[in-house]
Amino acid sequence: MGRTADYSDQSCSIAATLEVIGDPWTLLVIRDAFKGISRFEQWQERLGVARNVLASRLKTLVAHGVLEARQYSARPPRNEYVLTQKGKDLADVLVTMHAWGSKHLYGDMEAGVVFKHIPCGQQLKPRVACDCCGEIVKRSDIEMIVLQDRPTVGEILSRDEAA
Amino acid sequence: MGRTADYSDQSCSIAATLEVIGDPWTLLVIRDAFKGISRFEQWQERLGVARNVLASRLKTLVAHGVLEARQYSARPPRNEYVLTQKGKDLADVLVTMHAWGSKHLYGDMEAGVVFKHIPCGQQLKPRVACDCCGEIVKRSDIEMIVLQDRPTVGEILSRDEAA
DNA sequence: TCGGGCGCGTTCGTTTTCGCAACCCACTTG
DNA sequence: CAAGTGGGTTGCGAAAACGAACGCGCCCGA
Repeated sequence: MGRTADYSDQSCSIAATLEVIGDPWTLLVIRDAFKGISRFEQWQERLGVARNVLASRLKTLVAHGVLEARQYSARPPRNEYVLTQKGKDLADVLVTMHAWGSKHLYGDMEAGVVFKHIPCGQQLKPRVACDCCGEIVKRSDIEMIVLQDRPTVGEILSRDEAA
Repeated sequence: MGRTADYSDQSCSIAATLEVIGDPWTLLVIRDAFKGISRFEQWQERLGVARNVLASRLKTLVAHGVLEARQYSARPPRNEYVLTQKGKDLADVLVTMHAWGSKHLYGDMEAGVVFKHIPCGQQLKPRVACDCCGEIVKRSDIEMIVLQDRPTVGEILSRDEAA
């Protein structure tokens, strides 16, 4: 393609998030990171993704601070990649996406990967709750508000490219 | 390739979900659908996406039952596209992605789009709760389990292409 | 009645990026 | 010292995305 597709003239944290994790394969890389995968070769084998693409994805995830490259061998230089706090916070996104696919695509059948909620021992069916009042959020309780003159995705993301 | 990238040999509802909403622009189309956008021209203008790409995205979203095409003029045939139940259920995904971007990219600054939780009147900070026991889910409470011999993404999605 | 404009796409030629396979480099092991 | 391994980089088509132009049916004003 080209996927020159950048959303950088918008001002929306959904669009910004997509700039970071919206590339093909990226979210699956992160999913496997949650499973404990941390080395190039493991991702490559499990996903079957092209090596150059994988290298590029890991690089941008590190640049955005989702993964941290940790050198475990000095010479030859060998990295492993582990989730940062920022990366671990993507769990919510994975969980809700999993729930949607599970319900609407797999028809509540169990797919090859499931989440378990350890405290209650059941398979996790996530519901979104409001942190402020603690209530479960129904869809009709949500209003989307559009504000004017907020910083664009481009402005936001150019900062951590400076690093 | 051009993104022949298909995850169809995997068995994972996250991968399956990505097959449906993982294309560039698709999630932003859905975001705008939540804002009330329902016509081709409106999406095109707001997103600046190429018209053929937009047409293709709308078509596959309809094919997957996320949007419903509703003809509002017989001649010339004119469609509008509205979210189905399946589509509306993606709200959770949008909300969690929004929260992540808001926290980690915008640094809790307000971006151009925010969600409001109507019952309590506050800006929505979503937390994931377990439907079974009602508790807020902490990251350490989640275990990812890999099962064997489950239907692949390809098998699952080929069904509603038959429609 | 003629022209222009709108709404909704489709077509066409051009870029980008992906997938694949091959290659490379620095060790390690036999 | 040859073969192997982990972690990438390089080069070549092919498939998608891009953008601009075109089509088409209708409506409106002159």
